[in-house]
Amino acid sequence: MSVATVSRVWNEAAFVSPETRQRVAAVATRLGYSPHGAARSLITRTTHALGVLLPDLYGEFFSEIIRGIDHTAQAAGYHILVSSSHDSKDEIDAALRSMRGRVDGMIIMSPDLEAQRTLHALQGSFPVVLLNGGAEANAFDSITIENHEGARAMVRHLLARGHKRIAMIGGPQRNYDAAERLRGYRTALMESGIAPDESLVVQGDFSELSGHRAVKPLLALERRPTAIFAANDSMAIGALSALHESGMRVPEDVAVAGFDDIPLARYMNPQLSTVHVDIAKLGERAAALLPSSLLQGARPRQQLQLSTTLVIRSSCGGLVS
Amino acid sequence: MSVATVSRVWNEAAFVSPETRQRVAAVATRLGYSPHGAARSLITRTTHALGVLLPDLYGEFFSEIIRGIDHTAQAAGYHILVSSSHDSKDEIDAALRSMRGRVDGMIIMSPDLEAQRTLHALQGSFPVVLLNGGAEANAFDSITIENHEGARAMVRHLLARGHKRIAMIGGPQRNYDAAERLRGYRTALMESGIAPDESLVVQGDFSELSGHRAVKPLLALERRPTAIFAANDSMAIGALSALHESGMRVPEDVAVAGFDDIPLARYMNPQLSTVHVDIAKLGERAAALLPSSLLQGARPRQQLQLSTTLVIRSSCGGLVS
DNA sequence: TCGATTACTGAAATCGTTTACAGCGCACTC
DNA sequence: GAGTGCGCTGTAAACGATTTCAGTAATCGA
Repeated sequence: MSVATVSRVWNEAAFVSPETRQRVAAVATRLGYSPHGAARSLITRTTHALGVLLPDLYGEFFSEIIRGIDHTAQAAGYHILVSSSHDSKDEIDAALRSMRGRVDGMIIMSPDLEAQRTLHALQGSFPVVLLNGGAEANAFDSITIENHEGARAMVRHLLARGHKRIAMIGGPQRNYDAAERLRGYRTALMESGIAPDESLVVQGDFSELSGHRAVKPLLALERRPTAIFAANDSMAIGALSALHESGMRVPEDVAVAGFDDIPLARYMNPQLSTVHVDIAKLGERAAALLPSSLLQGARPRQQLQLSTTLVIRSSCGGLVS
Repeated sequence: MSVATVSRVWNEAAFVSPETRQRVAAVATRLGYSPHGAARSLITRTTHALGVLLPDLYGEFFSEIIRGIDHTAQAAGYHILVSSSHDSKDEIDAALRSMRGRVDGMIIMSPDLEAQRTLHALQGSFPVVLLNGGAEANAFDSITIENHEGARAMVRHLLARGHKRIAMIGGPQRNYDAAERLRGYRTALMESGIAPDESLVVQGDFSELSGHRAVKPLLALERRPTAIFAANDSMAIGALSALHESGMRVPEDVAVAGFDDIPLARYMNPQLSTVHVDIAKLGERAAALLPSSLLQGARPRQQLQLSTTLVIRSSCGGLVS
């Protein structure tokens, strides 16, 4: 029998007599045959794969993102092709090129503000969803976290608890999310009429280690902060461990809060107060945008914002009474 | 100019005059051209992608595995195609089929002992590396963790600290790693002449929640355990938080130990004692095996064992004095 | 000046599918 | 009994690259 018939059997399409169907299926299992993905992609012009470009893979944040993406992608019959550690323009370029013809669309998380300019060239050539994009976000489908609002809310909560000197451990320079969270912190302070004190802002890089390191200079200050707000949970966790090592009690001596609400935040001791972000959903939404844009073709660009909620646990002293 | 020339330019091969090379490059950038992955794969019979099949994506363990795989894969010029939540035989079958012609080889982690039989059929048809495989491991290249030795060492340490009633929170049923760790626990007890007490063994499923839940029945026992050994860190963390909630002090009232040494173990309070596994290296090694087997063709199968080391922190009371 | 060599470029086959189109037998209708 | 339609199957042209082979122009040696 001919290849055409086999193809028809495999796609369960058109008119194939039950008996040929049988025969083909039998032979296929006997030979362990399964169709060749690349060949199919070539002619059908669809790969059933989604490209995912991430700056890094370390930590629960990215793990959750991938899990979210994979979850909806898999449900829609897509696989995901992962590529990480792309900060610079050239790396992103290379990754994008190497993915052409291998994926139907891409989810790109490139919080580095510099690197975003690269993306500009992409416009329209390819279905793209931007995760946490900055300036370029509105040139594509995009999803961003309510960074500013979330940070503002958390700092307001700390203020409401009576804290006057609130330190911030910021994220990497040139990182969009980090910048927005810092802005939220400043907004809240300004709104309550507190003069900004730049010695209270220490720069980190979103890693636990950097959170750990940030504590020492803060404790060395003449007028110590009574609360520390970290731009993400990993750094908050690092800070917690550093505070513990220096014999400070949390929240009695220093209150601590983070951002993201990674799964482990609630298992810390004391449990970590944080700004909850449904990280997995961030990934899910992103993955959901792609197939829809593939099917519907040109449609208005969607800009989604993922809302945040305050999760007050014991590390900042609990709810305001 | 012809497609052949363009191809030659792109692959930097053969004799192309510098000026044509120039012209082609210029036009390529002007048109934003980049070669079509599927088409290349079809003729070159190589995809520069590695398939990764995981049972789940939740938690730092898998995150680290992926990170390790991606790290060496990327260095070798490979991307990774991820597919998760494959427990049953049929799911694994489907995933394998859908990856044919899309990847050059696969890394499969299928700790479920049942599902392993599916893999048997794969033999030789495809470069495969098994992660934490059980019975089928020696039919493929494989890497396993020294589960038995690691668990045994940790339990011996607890015994050396004077603990007589050591509880174990086990992993999922039918899971290879979990079974081996439980076996190591039993070996250590037997070696020190302690009669096994099955009421001290609670089953979990590797999740934090299950670790949390496992604590209650243990505390309800007439003769409470003085130490709890969890089959992985996530469950140990869950247990820590449950113990804290019930007002138990760690390590004074109950010592706690885990397995895996996920990055956050040392940031817990108290810091979690655990059996260190270089999880990322597990992934790296796996990824390193594949390209080598692709290049060298038939070579003797390799069975690697990843060694473990004891990391004693404060959650079990520190080093034996 | 002519053949041989060299350096480059183009034509065409190939990879393994999908799919439009054509062909073929058979039943049905008038 | 011829024409029509239907149900099924095979032929062949794509898809977009790589690669072999052949062809052409320039250079060189004799």
